[in-house]
Amino acid sequence: MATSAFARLPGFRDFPPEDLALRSHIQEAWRRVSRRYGFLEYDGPPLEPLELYVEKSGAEIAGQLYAFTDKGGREVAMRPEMTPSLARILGDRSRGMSKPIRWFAMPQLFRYERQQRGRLREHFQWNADIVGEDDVAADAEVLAVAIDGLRELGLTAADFRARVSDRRLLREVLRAQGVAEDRLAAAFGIIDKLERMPRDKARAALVTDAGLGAAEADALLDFFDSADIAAVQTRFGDRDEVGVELERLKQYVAALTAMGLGEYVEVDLRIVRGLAYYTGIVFELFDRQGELRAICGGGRYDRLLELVGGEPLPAVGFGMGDVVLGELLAERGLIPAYARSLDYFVVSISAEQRPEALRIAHALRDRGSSVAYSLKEQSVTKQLKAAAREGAREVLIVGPDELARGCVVARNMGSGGEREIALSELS
RNA sequence: GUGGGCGUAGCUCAGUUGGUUAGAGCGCCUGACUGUGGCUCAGGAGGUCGCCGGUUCAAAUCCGGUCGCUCACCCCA
Repeated sequence: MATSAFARLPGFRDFPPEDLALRSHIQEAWRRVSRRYGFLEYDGPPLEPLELYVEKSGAEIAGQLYAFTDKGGREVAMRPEMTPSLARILGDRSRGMSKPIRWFAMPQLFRYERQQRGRLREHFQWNADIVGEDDVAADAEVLAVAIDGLRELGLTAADFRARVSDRRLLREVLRAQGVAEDRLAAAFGIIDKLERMPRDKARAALVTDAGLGAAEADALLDFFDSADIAAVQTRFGDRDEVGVELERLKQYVAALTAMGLGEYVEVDLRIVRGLAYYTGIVFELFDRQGELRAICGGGRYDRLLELVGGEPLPAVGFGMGDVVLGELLAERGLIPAYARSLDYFVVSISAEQRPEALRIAHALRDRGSSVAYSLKEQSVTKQLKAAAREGAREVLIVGPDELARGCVVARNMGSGGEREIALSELS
C-alpha cells in the first residue's frame, strides 16, 4: 500500500517489534548453537569492493549484485554472501591463529533481483565455518551445527532433511560414466538442475554439453534417480578412484550417525550447488514437504582463502537464511506468540504519590527489573489498563493510605491477588 | 529481464449491469469508571478507493499506462 509518501524499497523489510521478535528468536537460537559448538562470532563490512565477488563466486552471483560506484569512483557491492569477506579477513590474520578456526556470523546480505517467495533483496544469514582442518570430521561438525540450529527452533527430522554429496565423488562417477575432463564443469551444471529439468531435456544437455552418447546419458540419468551410497557402490564400486571418494563420504555419514543425527542425512549426488568455489562435500537442507526452496546450503571450499590472497587453508561452512526458515517455522506452528512483558508497572493513586512512585520504579530498575508507569497523570483504571496492555506481571499501587503505613499494594496481574510490600524492601 | 494474479480504513475484507454523503469486523481513542485491568455498553477518529490519464451526465466499478505486492520462469546466498 502506497499510503506513506516514502515507501520501502522493494524486497526490503521493516522490523516493528512484533516482527523483530521473530528475527531475534531465530538469531538467538543460532547464536546459542554456535557457542555450544565453540564457534566465535565475527562480522565484516556490509559494503565490499565489487571485485571480491566477481571472480570468486561465479558469474551467477555477480549478475545479481547490489552494486554501484561510490563517490570516490570505487566499484562497490553490498555483500551478497559472507564467505569472501571471511576469506579476506582470515587472509590478513590466519597465519598467527591456532587451527582449526571456528567462526560464525549473522550478516545481513543483499542481492539485486526480483523478489519472490522465500527470496527478498535482503536477508539475514547465519554462517558457520571451520577453517584449517581438512579432515572429514570438520565437514560433519559443520553440518551438525546447521542441523542443530534448526532443532533448536523446534524442527525435527519430520520437518527437514539434509541432502549431502561430494563433488569429488561426483567427478569420479562422471568420469567413470565417460564424461571428458573438460566437460566436467558443464556436467556439474546439468546434474545440479536435474530435478528442475524434464528428463528428455536433461538427456539432450548431457549429449550436447557433456559430450555423452545417448545410451551413456540414459544410463547416467537412471543412476541419478537414486544417487545414494548403495547406488554408487553397486554401479561404480569396482573402481578404485570412486572407492576412495566413497569411503570419505561414508565416514562423513558415520560421524553424523554417531552424533545421533543420522535420520536427518540423505546422500544424494544430485546436490552440486551453484557456487564455483566448492571443492568437496556439499549439502543442502530442505523441508520434508518439498514446498520451500533450500533452507541452508554449504560445503567445503579448500581453495578460496588462497584465491583471495591468504594462507592456503582448507575450509568448510554453510549459510542459512532467515526468510525461508521463517516460512517453515510458520508452517510448522513454531513461531512463539508475540507478547509484551514487564516485571512491574507502578501505579500512583494521585499526584502526591508521584515522587515516591518514581523512586520505587527506579530502585527496581537498578536491581535489573523491567519497570514502566504512566507518563501522565491518569485514573487508576487507565493505569491498570496500560499495565495489562504492556504485559506487566505485577502492579505496584502507591497510595496515600498504604504509604502512611509504610507499604505499597502489589497486585498480581495473572491471578488478581494482592499483597502488601514494605517500602523498606523497595529501596 | 519475461509472464500470470491482485491493489478499498492500522489489519482482514464487503461493495450488485457504472448512480447521490464508500461500509463491516478487529484494532485505536474517549466516556460510563478520578483506589483496581481483562467483560460489557455508548460515542469518536481514521479513506486522494495505489498513482496518472481516458471513456461517460456520472468511475472504487469500464479502458490504457504506471508503481507496488504476489506467484512462476531465469537464477540461486
